[in-house]
Amino acid sequence: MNEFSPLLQYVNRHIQLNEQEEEYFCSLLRYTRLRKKQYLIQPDYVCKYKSYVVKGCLRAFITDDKGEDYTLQFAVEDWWIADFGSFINQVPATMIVEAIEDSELIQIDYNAVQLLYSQVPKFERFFRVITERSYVFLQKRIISNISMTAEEKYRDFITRYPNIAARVPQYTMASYLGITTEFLSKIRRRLSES
Amino acid sequence: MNEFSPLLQYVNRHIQLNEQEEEYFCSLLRYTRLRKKQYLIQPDYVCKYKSYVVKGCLRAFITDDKGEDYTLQFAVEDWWIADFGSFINQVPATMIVEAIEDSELIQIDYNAVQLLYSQVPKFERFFRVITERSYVFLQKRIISNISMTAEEKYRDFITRYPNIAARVPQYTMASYLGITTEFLSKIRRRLSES
DNA sequence: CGCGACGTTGATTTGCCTCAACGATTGTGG
DNA sequence: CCACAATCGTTGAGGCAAATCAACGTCGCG
Repeated sequence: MNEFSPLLQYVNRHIQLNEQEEEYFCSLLRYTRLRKKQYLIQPDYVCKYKSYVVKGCLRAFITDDKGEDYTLQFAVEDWWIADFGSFINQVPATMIVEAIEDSELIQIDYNAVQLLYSQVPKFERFFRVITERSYVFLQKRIISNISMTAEEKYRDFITRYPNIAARVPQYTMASYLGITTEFLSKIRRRLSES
Repeated sequence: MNEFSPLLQYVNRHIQLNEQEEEYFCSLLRYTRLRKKQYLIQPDYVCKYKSYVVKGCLRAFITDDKGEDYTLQFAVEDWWIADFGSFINQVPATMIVEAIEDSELIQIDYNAVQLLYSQVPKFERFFRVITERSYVFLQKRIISNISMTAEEKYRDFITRYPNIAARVPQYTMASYLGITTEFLSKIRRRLSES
């Protein structure tokens, strides 16, 4: 029982680790705290860590030349977050990952993950399975992006992720859905009036 | 040297197989031909196979109640295609996968993949790496979905995938970009006039 | 207390869709 | 091998969903 136990439980839902493997795994982890509005990842820095959220809420987004931002992902308890493109190729990040609330994370760095793969190959399976799910998740998001109206996307989001919808600022939700905050506000009024 | 060698080469770019492993792998594969317009996957049937494209061109799409279709993916030589959500959970498919050209595929079924994971764990790594890349690919697509105008998405698509753009019917490209075929046609005119 | 971040509201504009009609191209059966 | 139908792409008129712009309320925090 230690500070890494939330992640150990999560891992054990997918693969079985013996005590020795658990210890080894834990030796590769680190615990990080982040205050609201702090950045976990910034553009041009290589994303060194995959982070598992123990507590709190974060978002990954990019900004364009006009200063608009587009959020790619929210992460709350029991989710992973990273600039995945930057992480897997160890190239400079393009995303910002920012804490929406004070948050606590368990992190594993790139080299540790490679070590883990060679020392405890079960982790190949673990991350394969997780990534496969995330892939399917993104496919669904693409479908809603191209097939739904703004109102439908919003309704879909709040019914699918009520806990996230309740915790994040409205403008981040708008930037996740790909609409303006003004329009989201109008949608919300329309829905509350009916 | 056999009909599976294109896939073996592809696999060998990621992991090293000895002769015995190659043989075992090949014993799990099958070669399939598909004529233009034929379906590889249909809704309500479980997607049994992952298919590697040796030759040809296919698309995965869904249709909504209004008969609109939304294409999720194109696949040409050296790509994989499946209804991934259906495949990994072995639940009924929601997608249609259709041959755009006469095509040749190398397929591996779900049970074979599970066997492969247990007999040759290197394949865990292989599919992990591939899936990670696909994930990053989808993330980029989401960004263009929510950040670009139709014209920008179109230009982006034809510069990134000129070979695909040249091979697929316009209406499939429109349904990939999330716009109507009429509007795509107008964009094309606009671009050719300037 | 006052400023900045966040959300709301209304007026106006625009990107894209809808609908309808019409070429062009393909392919298929007689 | 032609004829005709189906499939695919184009064009234009009109309409709507969502963006833009601008102004204002409100809340939380330094």
